[in-house]
Amino acid sequence: MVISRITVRKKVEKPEETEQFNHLPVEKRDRITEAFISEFAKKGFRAASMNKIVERAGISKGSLFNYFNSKNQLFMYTYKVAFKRVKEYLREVREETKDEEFFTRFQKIMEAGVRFIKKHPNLARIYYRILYTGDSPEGAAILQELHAESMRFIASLVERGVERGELSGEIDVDKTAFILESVLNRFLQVQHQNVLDPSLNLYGASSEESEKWIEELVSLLRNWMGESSNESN
Amino acid sequence: MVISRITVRKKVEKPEETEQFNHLPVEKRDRITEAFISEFAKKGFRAASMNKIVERAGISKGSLFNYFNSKNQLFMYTYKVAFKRVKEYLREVREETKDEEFFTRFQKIMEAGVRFIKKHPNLARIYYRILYTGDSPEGAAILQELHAESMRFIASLVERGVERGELSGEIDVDKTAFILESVLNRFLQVQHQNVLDPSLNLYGASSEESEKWIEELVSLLRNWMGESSNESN
DNA sequence: TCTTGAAATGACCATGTGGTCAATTTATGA
DNA sequence: TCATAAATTGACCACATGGTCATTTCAAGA
Repeated sequence: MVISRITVRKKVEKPEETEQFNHLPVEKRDRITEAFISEFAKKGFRAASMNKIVERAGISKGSLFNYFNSKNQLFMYTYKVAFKRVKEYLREVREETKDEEFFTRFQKIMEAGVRFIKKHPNLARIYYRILYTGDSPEGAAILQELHAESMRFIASLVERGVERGELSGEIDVDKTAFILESVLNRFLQVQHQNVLDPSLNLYGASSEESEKWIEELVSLLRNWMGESSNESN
Repeated sequence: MVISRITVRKKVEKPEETEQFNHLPVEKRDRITEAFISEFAKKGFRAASMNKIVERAGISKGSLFNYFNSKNQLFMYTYKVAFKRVKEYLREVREETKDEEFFTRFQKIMEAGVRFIKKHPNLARIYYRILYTGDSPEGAAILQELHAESMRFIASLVERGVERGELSGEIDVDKTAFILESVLNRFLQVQHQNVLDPSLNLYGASSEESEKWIEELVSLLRNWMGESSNESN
């Protein structure tokens, strides 16, 4: 494996906490975690401040550097936590809906996405910051991982739909997955901005309105991709 | 009009340069402009440094603060420049393609978008940073403006397609525009990340590959939205 | 209770920040 | 050439940063 530019200048830092962090009582660990997630969500990697993090966590700076070797490493750990949670959520909803009809499934995935964003606005924010700006140590590698994971997820749904005869066997899975992933991501990202600032009211911010949007978007996609495509074959 | 929180603390700063900036020779003004666009593109509003900007521009910090009253105001000016250029580009391509068939038009818009990104990577980067993170003074207002402008643009194309009989008259313009805008934005944003770092190679970074992707995406959308939809009516 | 190792602290370091302004330099017109 | 207004400078200010480490505090075990 080719050593990255980072390692040329500095020993590789794994996105891992020190064992001292794991020795902490759960309550304290959670309090510290909330503090750094919140700060990185709001400011992004570069503009976030270790001083602000320790203030909010109620610990000293020496302690924070005892638990994580550097700001760099702390952010990588934060990213890992955020991404792990996002993947778990997607995996759960995929599992829960695996026997449903493709478009019903897609609709439930969108709805689950909205719930995730409302439940974990800061994790979502970290995820979107990295996905859209690439601002992170190992940014390039992370972007590739995020895009690959996201496309694999949607492509697996499309393939399942084809298998079950709900989508045409002649469909271009890559492009179809790309379009669906675009819609899903765009919608969730916009809803996320609404959650951060309800005054934005992009495309209707209320729960009722977002549910209606989801239904209508899915209905339109069903109309385009579903029976009509089948009929024309 | 309700005074925003900003004005409670500080006089409203218009996103405008001082007259001293306009008095400068064009070459010097362009050099300074390049310096702050580059820094804001790379670092975002908060993490960008006025010290770095003046270093790159080859002027003193006092001068920069003579031309712009604050970092805040400089960024708002930068956003205005970027957004104005993006809108001009979109307006040009819309005008050039106004008599073409809807999907051909959409394809040309995607291609024009790729050209814009290659020609103005830093303007594109500023645009995407604000659009996806909201990190900007007056972030909420700007986000609403960007979303509204973007949706108006696509919706106007869809309406034109309906007028010309290229799209079904029963189409849901809002949702259709949303889906198309999602695909357009996602594709361009990914290509933009490829331009920033060709090693990413997301969905094929080369010109040939991105052209092929555009053709196939548009072909799929045509298949979904075009004749098939008409036939089913 | 005392010893010892582990955990925690926060002053310190070198460097950086946004913004100011007294002093200097430049350009223009008489 | 000289006077004057405009433009420019960069040291300075107060504050902030990431990271370090000598010192203090705490916890556990004998």
